[in-house]
Amino acid sequence: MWLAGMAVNSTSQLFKSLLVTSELIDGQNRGRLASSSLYDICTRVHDCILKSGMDQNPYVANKLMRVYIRCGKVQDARHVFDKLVKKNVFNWTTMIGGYAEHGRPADAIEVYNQMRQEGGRPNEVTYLSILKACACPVGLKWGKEIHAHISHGGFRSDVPVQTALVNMYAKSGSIKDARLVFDEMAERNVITWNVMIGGLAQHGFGQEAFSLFLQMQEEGFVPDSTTYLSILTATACSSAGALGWVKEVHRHAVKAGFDSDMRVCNALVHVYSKSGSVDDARLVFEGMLDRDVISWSAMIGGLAQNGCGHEAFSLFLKMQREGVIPNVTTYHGCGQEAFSLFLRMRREGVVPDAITYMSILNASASTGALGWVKEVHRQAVQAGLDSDVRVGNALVHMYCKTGSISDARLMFDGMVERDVITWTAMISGLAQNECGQEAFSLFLQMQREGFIPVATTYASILNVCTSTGLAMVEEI
DNA sequence: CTAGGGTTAG
Repeated sequence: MWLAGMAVNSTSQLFKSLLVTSELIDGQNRGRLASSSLYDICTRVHDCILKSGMDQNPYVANKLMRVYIRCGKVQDARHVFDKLVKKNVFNWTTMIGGYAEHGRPADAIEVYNQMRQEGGRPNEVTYLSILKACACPVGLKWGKEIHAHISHGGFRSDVPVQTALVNMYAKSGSIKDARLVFDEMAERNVITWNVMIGGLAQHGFGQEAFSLFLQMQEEGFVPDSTTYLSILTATACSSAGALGWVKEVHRHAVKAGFDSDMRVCNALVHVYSKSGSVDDARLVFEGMLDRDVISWSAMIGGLAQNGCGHEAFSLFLKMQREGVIPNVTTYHGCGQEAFSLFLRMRREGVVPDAITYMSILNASASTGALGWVKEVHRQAVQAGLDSDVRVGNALVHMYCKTGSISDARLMFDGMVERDVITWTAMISGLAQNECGQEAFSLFLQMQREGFIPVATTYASILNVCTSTGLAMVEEI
């Protein structure tokens, strides 16, 4: 702020402003200023740089580019970059890194290729940046080319570059190539192990990730919190038989003192729920000293998915009493909680137990589940999360499940964004509530609007057809 | 002087 009003007209002041600005963004002050005011400062400093002609100084230009990138203004950085007549390796690398940070592999590759055409020599940092940009499915074809450049360019024994290669292959879906590079490495560090373990975990190879977790320790490496966060992912732990090694990883984490690490505990809560042990999840959750919205959401979602609807809802209320504000994920978890609860009610029939159950959820036994749904809905609106398509879907589904088809339709009609799940939820809700005609016209409408029905959509609409005659079946 | 590999909920 003070910078914005400051007279910046001498070269030394210019440098000072630029450095202060970049420190503001890079250093510990980050976040204390709104990015809009940082951007404002940056453009003012930029103006002065242009007036003094310092924009052709590669060092100054690089600082300026960094600040723009940190403000999220990659296009402005690109403008500075393009105007720069003589670019050094820092400028090229910064530009590539900027695109990498903002998930723009095609632009990063364009700059990288331009660099090579103009005779620029990428160094290890350039490779780290371009590999980061290519660490996504669309980046694989480019990533392979860069792999060849790296092998020819003499970076075969550079641990960070090779680690970045492993990461690139893992993130772009080619886990086999990732493992190949990993196995070929003569030297590795903790990050290398974390990348490989995380890659296997993300691809659902939990058992393999776990054996690497043991192997790294045999080789003298000490797992850090990232190791635990990498291995304890839902995809790695939801397969049958995962619970055994998850508990083993948990024991290691406790022994190493990571049981006081909130993020590790969050991952444990989630993963225990996913591997079917809600009791272990609850134990971890209860033992936590600090909890954030992720902790609460993980626990609520875990309870919900394991048929502990009542507990999930009371935890949802408790979370808010403790001042933690639910986000989209929390509501999503609640939606699932409601589903499983109501599905369970249906399975069990209307037994007094279920009504008693609902009366705990809601003060009024007569409104039962619907009141509960409305309460969640009200809070979602209050939080401004009802416009989220996932929350909307959950609410449509919940209203249908509680038999309030009019509320479901109201929700459905009011949604600004719908996906195939929205349509299917509404159609099956109508179908199950004997509104076959309405379900069918919605089925036609969804296709007019360009949505392609999925198997569940057909299942719902075919159910309608069996009860209302065959005329519709022919149309389908 | 400047660029920098890995990170939990859905």
